[in-house]
Amino acid sequence: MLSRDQSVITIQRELTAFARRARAAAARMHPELSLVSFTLLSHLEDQQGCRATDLAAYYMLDKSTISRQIAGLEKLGFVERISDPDDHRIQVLQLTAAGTAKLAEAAELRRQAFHERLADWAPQDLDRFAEYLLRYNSLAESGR
Amino acid sequence: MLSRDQSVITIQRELTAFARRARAAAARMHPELSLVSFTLLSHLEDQQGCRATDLAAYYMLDKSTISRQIAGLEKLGFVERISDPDDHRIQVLQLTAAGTAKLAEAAELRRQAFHERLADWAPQDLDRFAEYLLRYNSLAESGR
DNA sequence: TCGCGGCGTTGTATTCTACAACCCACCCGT
DNA sequence: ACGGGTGGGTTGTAGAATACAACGCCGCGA
Repeated sequence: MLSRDQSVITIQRELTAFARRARAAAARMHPELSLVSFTLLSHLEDQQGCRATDLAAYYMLDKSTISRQIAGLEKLGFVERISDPDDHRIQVLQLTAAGTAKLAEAAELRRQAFHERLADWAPQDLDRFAEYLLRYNSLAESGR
Repeated sequence: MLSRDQSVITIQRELTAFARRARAAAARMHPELSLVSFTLLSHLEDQQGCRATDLAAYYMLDKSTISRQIAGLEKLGFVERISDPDDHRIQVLQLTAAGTAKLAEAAELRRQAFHERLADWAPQDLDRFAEYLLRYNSLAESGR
């Protein structure tokens, strides 16, 4: 077994390598939906709609970046803005039917790619890997 | 236990979420060394030097992107080019002493952050997590 | 009512990246 | 040995992503 330190270094290195590739991989898989756009749409689907500020905080992006990304997604017809009747400052962002469909399409492509890469993994290993990632990310969210 | 499909979906989602944050996280941790620069320097250290083309292939970046990144790192004094005497087309890229030091500094910051996040993991889990990531990435490299 | 704070947009500059065109050096077949 | 082909690298150009700052708008509390 690796030492604790060795394990941490490996985890750091391999996660970083993955991150470095993710952008280009997403671009090749579904050129219409960048990695950022994809994650924003996913978040909207998970959360059943949210504000731009929430997206900015969650993904550590500037609000201006989100504003422009959302503007692009709106122009594509994937997102719609719903003004909060109680507070006119707030716009709730929601997926349109087209956005939902597009997201499903991209997600399916990604899912297939992952399935292929993980084809020869034992079910138990997949399960544990998923569990570890969940655990890691949940820590990353709450902290820092 | 999760179904095979559920596990894959979770792995895809969590890896993607990590990737989306990695860039900004790196920028906050060590503003001088972007995520790309950091990974390039790391690769040079691991490989004890390599060609620009190798970096481009490994990280799925265009050779022009690598060329400019390396130019920047060279201007900063972190990388040097060594012409291959046998084949004049080839430049072997190597870390300088300053590059090694800078990389160590950034790596230490990252290592600390990861250690904190993984502080309460059992050694066995760390070991397995590291192993899974290695396995996943090695597949990603060879294929596609 | 006035001012402060939260939400979002717009102006501006920088950086990253891809694609294409190009140069130079090696290689191989004739 | 020469001429095309190939591989490695750089440069021109354009587009996208992003940050920071300034602003407008609205609501809320003193």
